[in-house]
Amino acid sequence: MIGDPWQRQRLLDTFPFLHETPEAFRAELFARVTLVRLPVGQLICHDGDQCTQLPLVLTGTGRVYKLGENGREITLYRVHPGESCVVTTSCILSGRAFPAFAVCESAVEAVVVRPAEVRRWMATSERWREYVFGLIAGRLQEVFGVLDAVLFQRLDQRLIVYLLGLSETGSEREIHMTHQALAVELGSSREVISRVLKGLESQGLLRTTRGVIELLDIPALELRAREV
Amino acid sequence: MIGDPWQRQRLLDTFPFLHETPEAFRAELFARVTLVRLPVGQLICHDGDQCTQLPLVLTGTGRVYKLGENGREITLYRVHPGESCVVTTSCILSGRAFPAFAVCESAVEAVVVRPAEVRRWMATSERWREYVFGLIAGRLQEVFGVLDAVLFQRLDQRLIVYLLGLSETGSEREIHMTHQALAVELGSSREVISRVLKGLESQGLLRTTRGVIELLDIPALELRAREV
DNA sequence: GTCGCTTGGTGACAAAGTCACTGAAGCGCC
DNA sequence: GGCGCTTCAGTGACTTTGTCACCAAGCGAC
Repeated sequence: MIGDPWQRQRLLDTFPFLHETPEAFRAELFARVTLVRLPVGQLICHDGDQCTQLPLVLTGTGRVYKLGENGREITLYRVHPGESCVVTTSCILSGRAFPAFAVCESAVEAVVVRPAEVRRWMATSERWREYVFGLIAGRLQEVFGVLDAVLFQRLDQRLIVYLLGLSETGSEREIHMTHQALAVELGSSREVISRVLKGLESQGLLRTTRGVIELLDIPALELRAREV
Repeated sequence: MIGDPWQRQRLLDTFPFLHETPEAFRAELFARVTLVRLPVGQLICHDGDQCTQLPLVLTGTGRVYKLGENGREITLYRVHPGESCVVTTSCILSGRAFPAFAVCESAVEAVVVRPAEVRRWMATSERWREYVFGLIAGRLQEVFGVLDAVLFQRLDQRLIVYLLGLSETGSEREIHMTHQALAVELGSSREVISRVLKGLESQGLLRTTRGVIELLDIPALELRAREV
C-alpha cells in the first residue's frame, strides 16, 4: 500500500500513462502495490528462476544480462525509471522461468506488483495493456538488435558505436569505463577490447589511460563505424 | 469470414484454447478472420516492416530469421500449426517495426486477424490473453537461448546438439540436410560447418555423403556435446 | 555423353576468444 | 616517503570461427 500523497504523485509522474487511467484504477494500484528499496548489486532475478513479482522502477536502473558458463557475459538491456522488466511480466503471465539475470546497477526504488494484479489489470485497464505491450515490443527489438550485432557486426565497429553513444549522452569526449566493463556490455572479453582499443589508439582516433577513454577524432570514428 | 463448419472445426482443433472461450467469442472470431494460403518461400515479413495482420497458422510452418549484411543468416524460431508469430502481435499492439524476416518454410494455411481484433480480444477474452502471453514468453525464451548459444557455446557442440535433436524427432540416424542449411540454422557459414563435420567424421562419430549425415556413434556424440 | 547447377572441400588469411603471465597505476597504511 | 595490495591493462602463443577464392564431385536435363 502506498499512502503518502507525495509518493503517489511521484509514481504518477514516473509512469505518465497512469494519468490517463480512471481514478478507480489508480486507487486500486495504490492499494495493492508496495514500495521497495534495493541496494546496488542486489540480484533481482537468477537465470531459470520463477518470477514472483513485477517491479516498476521509480529511481535507479536495473541491468538484464546473460551469463555464459565460461564467465563471459553480455548486457541485454537496462530498465530505467518509468520502465519495468517486461520479460518478467511475460514470465508471470505464462508461468515460465526467467531466461537471464537481472541486477541492480544502482540503488533502485521500485513499486512491486503481485502476479494476481498483473493479470487482473491486463483485463481491466486498456492503458496498462498498452504500457506492457509497448515495453515488451521495445525489449524484443533491443534483444534482436543485440543478436544482430553479435552475429553480424565487427567488434571494432560495435565498440565505436557504443563509445560514440556514451559520449553523446554525456556530451563528453572522455568516457570513464574499464575495458572489462566494455567487454561485458558487448559480450566480448577484456583482452580483445584492449587489443581493439590499442588499434584505434595507434591510429590516433582515441587515447586511453587507466579507466578513461578519450575520443580524439569523432568524425573519423563515425566513418570507421560505417565502413565495410 | 469463415463459414464452412468443417473449417471452423479445424480451427478449433488446431487452437485448443478456443474450446474454452465463450460461444460468442468464437462466433466473433469466425466472423472477423479470413483464411489465407501461402506458397512455400512466400516472404511474410521483411525486417523493418510494419505488421498489418496477425497470422494464426493452421498447417505448414513459418521460419523467422535474422539476416546479416554479409548474407549470413540465423534461424530464430519456427511457427508451427496452432501457433502464431507473437512478435508480430507485440508489433501490432505497440506500432513498432518487425525486427526480423519471416518466410513460409512450407505451404502455409493461416487465419489472419486484423490489428483491431487483436487489440479488442486482448480486452475481452481471458483465454486469448493467456494464449498470446504464453507464446510471447515461449519465443522470448527461444531467442534468449539462441543468443546464449551463439555467444557462449562452441560450434561443434551446437551442431551436435542440433543433429541429435533432429535424429530424435525423426527417430532416424540419417539426417537429410545440406551443410548450407545447417549453417543457416546455427548462424554460421557453410565452410565452417563442413570443417566441423569433417572433424567429427575423422573421429568416426558420423559419416557424410552428399546431402546426408549419418550419425554413427550417438553416445559418443552426446558425450562430446557435454564436454568442456 | 555434355552442360549446368548444387553441394562439398581446401588453403590462406583475418577476426575473435582463451590462457598464462607480466607490468603499471592507484590507494591505504605505516 | 616506502610498502603491500588490488585493480586495471598489455602481451604472446594458441584455438576457434569467419571469409574469400577457387576447385572438384555428384547429379539431373538434354
